[in-house]
Amino acid sequence: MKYFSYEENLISDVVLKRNLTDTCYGLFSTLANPTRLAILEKLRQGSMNVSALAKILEQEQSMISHNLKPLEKCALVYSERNGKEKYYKLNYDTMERIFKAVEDHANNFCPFGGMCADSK
Amino acid sequence: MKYFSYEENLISDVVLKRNLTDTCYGLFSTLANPTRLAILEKLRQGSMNVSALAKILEQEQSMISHNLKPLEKCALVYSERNGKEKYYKLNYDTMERIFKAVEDHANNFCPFGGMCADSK
DNA sequence: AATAGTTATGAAATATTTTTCATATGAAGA
DNA sequence: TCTTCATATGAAAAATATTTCATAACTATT
Repeated sequence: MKYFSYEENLISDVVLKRNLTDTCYGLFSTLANPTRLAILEKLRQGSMNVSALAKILEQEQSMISHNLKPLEKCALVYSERNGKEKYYKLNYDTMERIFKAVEDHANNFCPFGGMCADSK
Repeated sequence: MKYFSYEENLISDVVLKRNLTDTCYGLFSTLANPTRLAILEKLRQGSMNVSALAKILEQEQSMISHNLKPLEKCALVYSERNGKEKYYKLNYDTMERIFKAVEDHANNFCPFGGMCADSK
């Protein structure tokens, strides 16, 4: 993506308006991972610390940490430290909206068994 | 994912209720690609055939075809043949809703320049 | 400050996805 | 049916992403 400088006297609307494709790509590539989705789905039930997530999802702690990072960077989860532990909580505003949209889409368009998984 | 048979007399709700993580994974991995997002963004303006998309997005025709496939399988686009040409059109119901959710999220949470792109 | 518990990080090994190119398939007109 | 234009497909090569393991960093307690 190219940004223009002031000197060019050409403030394109790239600068003013966020580019949809780029914005979406960041979010969706973060969401396109089973571990991260499982984390998000788990956090719907309430906030949880890293090792609890690791245990419940039966994954290595480092795997959970690695995957929490992009989720937090995209602000799909927030974190809060409590002593040694760090609790992660879901960004409900965004995620419930997205989950609902996907759920509705699946109900309308994706037959059971033949869902758009393994689609590429 | 495991499905139970009738014989087991154990119709788990896996059978009745769609699994959120799996459903999302199919959709999001389809969406997590710059070419496919560009196609979707283009199709917001109206339906278009493959070679027109290829030209406008400056990509090989085979690349466009390859990428349209998962989009159609996920029902994010529909297709309609017109003679030799095949027109693809956006599933507005789903995509506008998702785009809006992402856009709002980005406006609320993602500072310009420091978006969640390259987040992993 | 030494220890124990919790989380984060780096980097190599694996695995998955994307891209490209050659070619096949399909549709329509001469 | 032969040719041309449009789209689809397969498979190898290239690019990216995930997983794993070792270990570092941080926090609280003794």
